[in-house]
Amino acid sequence: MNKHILEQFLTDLKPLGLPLMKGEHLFFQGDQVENFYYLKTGKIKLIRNTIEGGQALIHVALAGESFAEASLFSSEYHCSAIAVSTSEIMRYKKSDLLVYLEQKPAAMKGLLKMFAQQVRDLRTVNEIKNIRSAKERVLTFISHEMNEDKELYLSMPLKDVAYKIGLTHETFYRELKKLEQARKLQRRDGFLKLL
Amino acid sequence: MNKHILEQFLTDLKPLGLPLMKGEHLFFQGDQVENFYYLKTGKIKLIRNTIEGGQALIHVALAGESFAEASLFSSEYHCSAIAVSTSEIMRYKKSDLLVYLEQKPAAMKGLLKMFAQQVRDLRTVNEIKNIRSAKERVLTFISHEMNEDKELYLSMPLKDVAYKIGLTHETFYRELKKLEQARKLQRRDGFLKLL
DNA sequence: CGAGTCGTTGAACGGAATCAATCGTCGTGG
DNA sequence: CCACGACGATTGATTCCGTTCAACGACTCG
Repeated sequence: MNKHILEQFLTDLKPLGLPLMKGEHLFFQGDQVENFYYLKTGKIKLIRNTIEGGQALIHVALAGESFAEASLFSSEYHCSAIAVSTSEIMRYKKSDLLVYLEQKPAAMKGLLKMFAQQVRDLRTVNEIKNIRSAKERVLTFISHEMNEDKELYLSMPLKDVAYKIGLTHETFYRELKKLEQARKLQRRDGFLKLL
Repeated sequence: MNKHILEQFLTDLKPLGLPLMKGEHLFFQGDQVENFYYLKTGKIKLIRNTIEGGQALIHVALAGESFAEASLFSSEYHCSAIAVSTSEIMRYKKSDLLVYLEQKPAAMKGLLKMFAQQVRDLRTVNEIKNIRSAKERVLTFISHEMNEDKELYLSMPLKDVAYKIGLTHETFYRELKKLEQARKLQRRDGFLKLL
C-alpha cells in the first residue's frame, strides 16, 4: 500500500492517533465498520474465523499500510485485527472519509490508484506462489521487488518475507544461503542484492 | 467482479462492441494502455510471460467482468489477454473513462467498490495458497466460494480451478475424488456440493 | 476423422515441510 | 544492571506428500 498517496489526501481529515498494545484487538470480526485505519508503526494481523472453528490468517499489515480498506464498502468486518507488536495507528471516521472522497475527486482517484496498485501487487504474489521450486520462487520475488540497483530493502523480518511468498522460514533461510554461496546474491544488514 | 456496478455507471460512455475469435489476442504484454475493457460474453485469460520464458495464468475473466483494471493507471500492460473462447468485448477509451470518472463521483465510487471486492478476493486466494495440505486447501477454497446451499458452480474448467489455488490439476482431481469417497463432497455436472 | 484439450489414474521421485536444537539480540522488569 | 523471556535467525535430520512424467479415455470442434 502506497502511504504517500494516502497521506497526501487524508491529512486534512485530522485523524486520531491511537496506540495499541501487543496482542490487543483493534476490531473483531462482525463489528460494525465505523473507522478506516492506517498503520503508522508496528504490525497488525488480520484473522478470519472459519466455519469449522479454525482461524485463517488473511493478511499481515505492516508499517505504512492501510488495511481492511475493502471494509470501507461493507457494513461489518469480515475479519479481526490484532496487534502482533506494539503499534501506532491513525483512525479516520468512515463516514467522514466517504463524504470527503465524494467531494474531492482527486482524493478518490488517489484511493482508486492505490487499490489498483494493490490489485497488481496481489496478483504478482499470487503468481509467485504458483512457482513450485523454492529457489525460483525466491529469485522471482526478489526480481519483482528490487529497485534499479537490483537491491531489495527488507522492511520486515525474513520470517515475514518467507510467509509472504508462501515458504516456511527455514526453507527461505536455506535458499538464501544457497544463492549466496552460488554468488547469485549478496546479503548486507537489511538488504538483498542480486548479482 | 461485480458487473452490475460497471454496467450501471458506464453506459453513457457509449462503448464500442468488439468481437474476438478464440485464441485471438486482445492486447499483448508491453502494449500501451489505451482502452479499458469489459467482457460481455465469452472468456478471456490473462497471461504473463515469466522471466524463465514460461507463461503464468494471472486471471480468467468471465462474462460480465471487466479486467486488467489496474492498467487504468499504468502506461503499459503487464500481461497479455487472449480469448479462451469466442468472446464479445466492450471497449472504452481510457482517457474518456478517466475524464468521466472525474466528473461523476458516483461512478468512481462504484469502481472503487469493485476494486475493494477484488482486493478481498485476491487476499483470500493468497491465504489459501499458504495452506500446505492439498486437502485442506481444497476444502477451504470451496468453503469460501460456495453459496448458501453449500454449492459451488464451476465457471471454469477444473484445471483452471486447480491453478487458481496453486495445485497441479492431477493433485486437485485426486483430492476431489478422495473427498467424494469420504462423503464430504458431491459432484454434479458443473457443481461441487459440500456435505 | 484427427487435433486439441479436459479429465483421470498410476508409479516413482524429490524437495519442501516438519520437528528439534542452538545462538544472538532486544526489551522489560525486578 | 542483570536475569529473564520472547523472538528472529540458523542449521540438522527425517518424513511425507505433492509434483512430475506418463499413459489413456472422453469430448468437442473444425
